[in-house]
Amino acid sequence: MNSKLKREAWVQEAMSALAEGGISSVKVEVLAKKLNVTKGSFYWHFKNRPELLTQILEFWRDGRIQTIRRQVASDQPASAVLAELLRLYTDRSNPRGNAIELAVRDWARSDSQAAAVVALVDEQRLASVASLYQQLTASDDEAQARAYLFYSYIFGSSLLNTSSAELADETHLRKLCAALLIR
Amino acid sequence: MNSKLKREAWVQEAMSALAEGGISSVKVEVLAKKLNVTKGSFYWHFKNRPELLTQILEFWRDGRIQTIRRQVASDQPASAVLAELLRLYTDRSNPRGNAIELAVRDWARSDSQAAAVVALVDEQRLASVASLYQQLTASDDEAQARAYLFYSYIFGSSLLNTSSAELADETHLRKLCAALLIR
DNA sequence: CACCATCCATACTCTAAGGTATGGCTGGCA
DNA sequence: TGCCAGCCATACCTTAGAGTATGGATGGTG
Repeated sequence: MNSKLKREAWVQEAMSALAEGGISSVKVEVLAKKLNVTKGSFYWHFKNRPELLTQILEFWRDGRIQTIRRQVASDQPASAVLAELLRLYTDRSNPRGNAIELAVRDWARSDSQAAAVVALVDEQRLASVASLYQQLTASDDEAQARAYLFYSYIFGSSLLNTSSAELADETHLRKLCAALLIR
Repeated sequence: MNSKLKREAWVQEAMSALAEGGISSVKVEVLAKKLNVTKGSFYWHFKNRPELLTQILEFWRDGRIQTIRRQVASDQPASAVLAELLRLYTDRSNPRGNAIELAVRDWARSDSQAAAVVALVDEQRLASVASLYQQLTASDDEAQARAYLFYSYIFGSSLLNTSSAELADETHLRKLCAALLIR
């Protein structure tokens, strides 16, 4: 049995806990119970809890950056890629990824290590989206601004999704927003 | 000495803790130290910690609703009110209020009581902003959508502010975004 | 077969924090 | 003046969770 796999299992379980209750609910004893092992296992694979947290950040960062690369590599026209991005992030199809995103950002508000990772990912995503908008607009300035607006909308929108009911026809609303953003 | 005032002091200190470290860092022993008293005081004013948390939510809700009423009551033209709203929320002039807003929203992700309050406030804010946009657009649908975009941008933008450096000319960027949003 | 590295369980310590029980101080009022 | 209500301190109990020390199982290799 590969040792890397077990470590990975701890990280995976930690990601789930992070998604559900934020970083403060990533507790080694709780994770151990879910994995049907004891703390003894954890402290063999990890030095301590901070090491797990660092691992979480690295895992998340790498995943985000890979996703960005994949999207940039698309040969579709810019407007189609942007539309796909919107669908990917604002649809409710990926609640787990969404929750993790928000949890990490909240974590970053009180942890410099997390803040650094978030800043890095944000930079890359903004740059990536801006380069797409440059194919749709004349000035670089406007491309930057629209990228910023686009990116802000994505996370603002997921922040509003906390509420259950919301407005009547939400998908319709999102379509209109997409039309406003991609022009 | 009025008893209400002391209770209020606990709530105020709790709001500060909330702003700095989220709801999980609102701890009665920690608050007690900051107020230079002991837990004995707390458990005289409050039944338990949940009662304080409820108080926090009510305090926040009332403050937000009052702010909305004040803004709606303005006799300025819609575009001016919207611009003022943007300035109010996306400027870095109010980091505490900003932090509290994000902390409450994060709290709402794992607490139904908080979620209900956030949903209520969101409804009111969205409706308020939508009514402003109705003075700028033809269709009600578009007003709704632009309100949603506007409101999402505000919180998405504050979510991006976690990073320290960010892009070079941020105020310039925000002005461009404002121009895109208010048309 | 014997042995060692890998992996985990058990049993403990320590601290932070919520909550309770009770006693003490102090100011205003009969 | 005496007394009571309001307000808080002190001392305690309890639990969750991080971290440590150590022993036991198991499987692959010389």
